[in-house]
Amino acid sequence: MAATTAAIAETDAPRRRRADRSLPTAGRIRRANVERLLDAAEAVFAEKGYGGATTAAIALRAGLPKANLHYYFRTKEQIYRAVLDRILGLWLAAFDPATAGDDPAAVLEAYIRAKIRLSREHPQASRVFAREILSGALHIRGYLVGDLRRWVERQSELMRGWIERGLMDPIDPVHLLFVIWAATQTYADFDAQIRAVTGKRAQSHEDYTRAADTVVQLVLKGCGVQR
Amino acid sequence: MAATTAAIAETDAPRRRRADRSLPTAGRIRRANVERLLDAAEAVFAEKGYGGATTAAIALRAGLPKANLHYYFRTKEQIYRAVLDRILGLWLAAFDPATAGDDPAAVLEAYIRAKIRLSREHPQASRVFAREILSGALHIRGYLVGDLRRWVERQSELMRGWIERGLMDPIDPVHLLFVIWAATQTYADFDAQIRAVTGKRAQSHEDYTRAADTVVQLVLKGCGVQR
DNA sequence: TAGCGTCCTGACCGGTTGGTCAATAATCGC
DNA sequence: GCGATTATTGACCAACCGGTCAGGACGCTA
Repeated sequence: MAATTAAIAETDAPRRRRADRSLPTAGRIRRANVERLLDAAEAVFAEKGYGGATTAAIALRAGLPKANLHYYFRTKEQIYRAVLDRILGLWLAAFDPATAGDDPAAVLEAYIRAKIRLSREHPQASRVFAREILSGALHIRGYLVGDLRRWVERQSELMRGWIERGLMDPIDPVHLLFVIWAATQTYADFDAQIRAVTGKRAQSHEDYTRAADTVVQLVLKGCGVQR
Repeated sequence: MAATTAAIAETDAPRRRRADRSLPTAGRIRRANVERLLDAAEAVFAEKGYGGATTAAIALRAGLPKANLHYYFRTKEQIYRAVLDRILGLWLAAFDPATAGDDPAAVLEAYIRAKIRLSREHPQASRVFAREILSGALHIRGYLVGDLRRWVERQSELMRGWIERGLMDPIDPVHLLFVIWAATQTYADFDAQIRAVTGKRAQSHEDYTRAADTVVQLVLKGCGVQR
């Protein structure tokens, strides 16, 4: 779950009377409020960015007084890290399924569709992640140079194997992954542009399906894997 | 140039003594300082976002006192709009060249390479643009539903013609454009992620060339146009 | 129902922010 | 070189922001 730093709100009691006292059962009220706050924070960070977000706005959106937010998360930075942690958990879960198997088309298609589903189901998470990278990815550098980099290397190895066996055109696997990430996340991150250009008020379920179809078609044929 | 609203700094004297007095020649000092401020603002907005940017930081980066910034741009909002205007001018200029012609491969390849060159030469502009869309694109909605939308419709018409004449696979032209935009801009916007994953300190000229090659290869073969 | 830990929150605070202003200096047209 | 415009800037201000705190409310367990 917690990829870089622990989500402090869940391990740190309000203000521990004694040095270390493990929370007994981490009360249900706490759990519920923390979740409401994280949801609200994700939405506000997605829309306004870290600098533009205010703890007051987050608390308001969560339906709690600002002081209550600061009871669970001591600082704005802390709730931001907790939001990022939750997002990385989501991302990692989506990465795992695609591993070995000698069917490039199936693996690539499944991965692309999973990523687009993520864009549709968690657009705000995607936007917070995008903003974090735009800001230099300081908070998630550990994840990027650790888990993610290893995942990319493994996946690249796999693809190079496919290429050697003639199952796939010679194409730079790393750049292929960058393109797939970009093409799938754009449906969450650049939603406003897509809506403006297409004249739709919102992307429908069919729009996402058509997007996935297009990306799958483009990538599979583009790197010459048989369906 | 000014796509949505006029860059006010260039038409609005310090505090006009009388209602409207057109600036005589818009002095060279003004022009130079405005440009320095826009450069600095673009960098700060790209790195920190609108909410995270401060007029003090922009002025500092431009090497001017904050009060001097507010002499040329009355509000933070105003300098932000001016930065966006400059970016849209850049974007529009890059859009134009690709028009008619019956060689899909040449048109697509030229467009992709032009977009990637833009990512390399103006990464900060790209990031400001990305952040604006993430924030809902409120300031550039006019551009998106106007110029850009018309451009997309024209380009889609062209592609549909190619498809009918069998020069290109049947593929949704609008989604194809979204994918091209995403795949090319990712090299500017997600630079931090790319550097972290590849372990490089900076993307080199060759990296960009390889990126362009990969995207071109993927798109051309992916939608079945002959090179 | 007593007692204790958890939860809640209005009021408050120092620092920062966007923006103003009046006084001064530089530049320009003539 | 002289008046008028344009440019410069330190000092200042009200609003807002993140964060604190004291003290009371609530919810468990025995």
